[in-house]
Amino acid sequence: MGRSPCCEKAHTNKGAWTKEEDHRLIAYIRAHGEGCWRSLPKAAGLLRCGKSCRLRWINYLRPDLKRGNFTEDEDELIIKLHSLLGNKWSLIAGRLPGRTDNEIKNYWNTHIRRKLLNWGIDPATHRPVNDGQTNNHHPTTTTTTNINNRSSSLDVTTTTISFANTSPNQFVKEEMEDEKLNSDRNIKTLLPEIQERCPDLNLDLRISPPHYQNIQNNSSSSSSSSSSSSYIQPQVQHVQYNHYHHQYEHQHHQALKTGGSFAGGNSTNICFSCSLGITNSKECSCTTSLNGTTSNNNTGYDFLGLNSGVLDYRSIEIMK
DNA sequence: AAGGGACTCAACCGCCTGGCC
DNA sequence: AGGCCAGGCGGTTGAGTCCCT
Repeated sequence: MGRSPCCEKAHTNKGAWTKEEDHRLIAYIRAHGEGCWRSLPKAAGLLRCGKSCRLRWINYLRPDLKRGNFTEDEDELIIKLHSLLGNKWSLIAGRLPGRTDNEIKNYWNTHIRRKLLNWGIDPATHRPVNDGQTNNHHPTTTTTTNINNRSSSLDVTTTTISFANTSPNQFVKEEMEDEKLNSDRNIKTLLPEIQERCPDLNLDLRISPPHYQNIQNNSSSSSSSSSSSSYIQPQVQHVQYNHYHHQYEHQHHQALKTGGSFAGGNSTNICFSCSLGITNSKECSCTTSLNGTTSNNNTGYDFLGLNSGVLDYRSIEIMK
C-alpha cells in the first residue's frame, strides 16, 4: 500500500506561483502564523499542495530572507561548512541567516562546485582532485606551509583559511588561467600550484579532542613549515573563519582570562552559533557567558556538539 | 536576428523522521 | 508495536534567461 498523497493532485495548481497566490499565502500566514501546512491551502483559498505552500513561504516569501548575491564571506563560510557538514543544506543554512537551504544548495551546485573544481579541488571530498594518496586512511608525511598564520595576542596557534584575498576579478582571472593550465599540463603538476594559490587551504578533516588541549600544545604546532603528521601525533591546524576572527579571539581571550577553556573544553562552551557570530539565534546554546561564568555543568567532551545541540567548529580540526 | 547550448533557480518529488494514536 | 500523518530534507527537474556563434 502506497503512501497517501499529501494533497489531491487533481485539484491543485503546479508550477510558478502567481502574485495573487503569493499575496494570499502571505496574508494567511500573517494572520494565522506558520504551521498545519496540510490544511493551510484550503483555509487560505489556495489551490496548492500544502508542501508547495510551505516551500514557497520558506524559500521565497519569508520576510527575513536576505535577497541578492552571496558575498565573498558567505561563499567562504559555505565552503567551510560544507567541508564539515557535507550536503546537509539545512544545517548549513542554519548558519547563514537569511539564506535558505534550497538557495544554498543551488548556489553550491551552480557556483561553488565549479569554483572548487577550477581550483582542482573535489567539491565532494574537499581534497585535491587526483589525489589518490590522500584518500588513504593513513595520512602520509606531508609538508605544510603556514603562510597565513595570524598571530594573536593569545599566542594560540591557528591557521586561517582565507579566500578573502581573492577579489572577484581575481577569481575570473584565475579561472581563465586554470582553464589554460588544465589544457596544457597534467593535473598532477598543478597541485603544488593550487596549494600555492591557497596556501592556507587545508581541507583534510579530523575530529580531535577539545581545543584546550591544543592550546597547551601550541608550541609544537606553530611551525611555519614541515613536520610529519599522523593521527597519533597530529600536527594540528585550526580552522578559523576570518570574518568572525575578532569576535572569536575576544571570546577566547575572555575564556582564558577567567581560567576556563573555550568551545569544546570541559568547563565552558561557546556554541557554534555564537562562534560564527550568529548571536541570539535560536540555535544558540551557549552555556557560558563571555565573562566566563558557566550556566551548565556538562562534563566530558561533547562530540560534534551533540550535548549543546550544535556543532562546534573549534573542535573539528583540519590537519594534513 | 535567430538558433541552440549553457546556466540559473524556483519548484517538485520521493524518502525519512518523529509524534500521535 | 505498528500504522498513519505532517513536516522536513536532499536530489532532481524544467522553464526562463543568458550568451555565444
